[in-house]
Amino acid sequence: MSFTETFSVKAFPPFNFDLTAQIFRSGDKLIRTYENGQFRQILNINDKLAQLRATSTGTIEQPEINVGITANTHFTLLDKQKAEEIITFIFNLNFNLGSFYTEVKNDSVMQQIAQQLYGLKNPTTPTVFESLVDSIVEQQISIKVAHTIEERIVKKFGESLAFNNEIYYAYPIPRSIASAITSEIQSCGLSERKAQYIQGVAQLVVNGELDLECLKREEDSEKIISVLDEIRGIGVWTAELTMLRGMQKLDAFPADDLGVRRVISKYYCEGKPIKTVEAREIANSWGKWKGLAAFYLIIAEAKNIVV
DNA sequence: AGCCAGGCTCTCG
DNA sequence: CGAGAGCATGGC
Repeated sequence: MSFTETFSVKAFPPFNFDLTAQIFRSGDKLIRTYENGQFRQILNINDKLAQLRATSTGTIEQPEINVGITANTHFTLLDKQKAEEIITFIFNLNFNLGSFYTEVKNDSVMQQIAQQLYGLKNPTTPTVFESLVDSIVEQQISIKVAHTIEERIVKKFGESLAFNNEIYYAYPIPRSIASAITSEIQSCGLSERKAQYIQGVAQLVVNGELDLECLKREEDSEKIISVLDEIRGIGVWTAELTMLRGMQKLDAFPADDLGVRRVISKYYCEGKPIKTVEAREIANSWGKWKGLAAFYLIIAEAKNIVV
């Protein structure tokens, strides 16, 4: 027996749903995907495991998303509200891209890229925990390797939901990683160190010593970095990436990031290697949207956009 | 076949 | 203190 609810959500224009959801195209279909115009993911909605589906029913200037949620139990009004909150967060629907476009209009490179990627919003993980763990996984190793490892972690520790003869997985909750045997985490392909870092973070969350969802509401980005940086296994790079992908802190700018430095070099320095300081100097002109600008550059490169 | 990849900690000197 | 080794794995 399954229960389904549908509702529609509006977004602050401009918003290009298709362009934004395409980011998820290459993912593992059993975890999260975007195909044939539909975004799908298993989510924890008020402790109920549910599949969420989203399709666009509007336009870029009048965006509207149709959302369907399905679970084995009945949904309450609160569940529907929570689902709406989550989908709004995942696609940063309430954000006004116009303020970013205005800020960078004097930067001809960024302005052209923004024009080509008009309506692209930055996807965000439903929980901060998810982006923090992923960021630790991604330390030092290549993105492709990291993604493989991340998928293994989800399938090993995430709750599953059978649906249409397939088993789908939600991102693991902190408790299931906190209570695991460390070597089980490591066996996903991590170093012993990283397995310890990840488990350590999960234990801090479970013990109530680290409230990531509360930290998300902190206004001062430097404060967030310093709190996260205290934790074993987390440096400035990991903190900034987490803030950008899990907290919608669009001013967080991971200048140490190899990929970020590469795209800045490509679009601003004719491909010659640049240092962290030089990356920061260029990023200064993007004001409080440094991180979002970096995201635009990375997507531009992936789409072979030439300016 | 190596070598390197969206870092961080720990250990030396 | 600052520099340097060590880490796991997959892709090139």
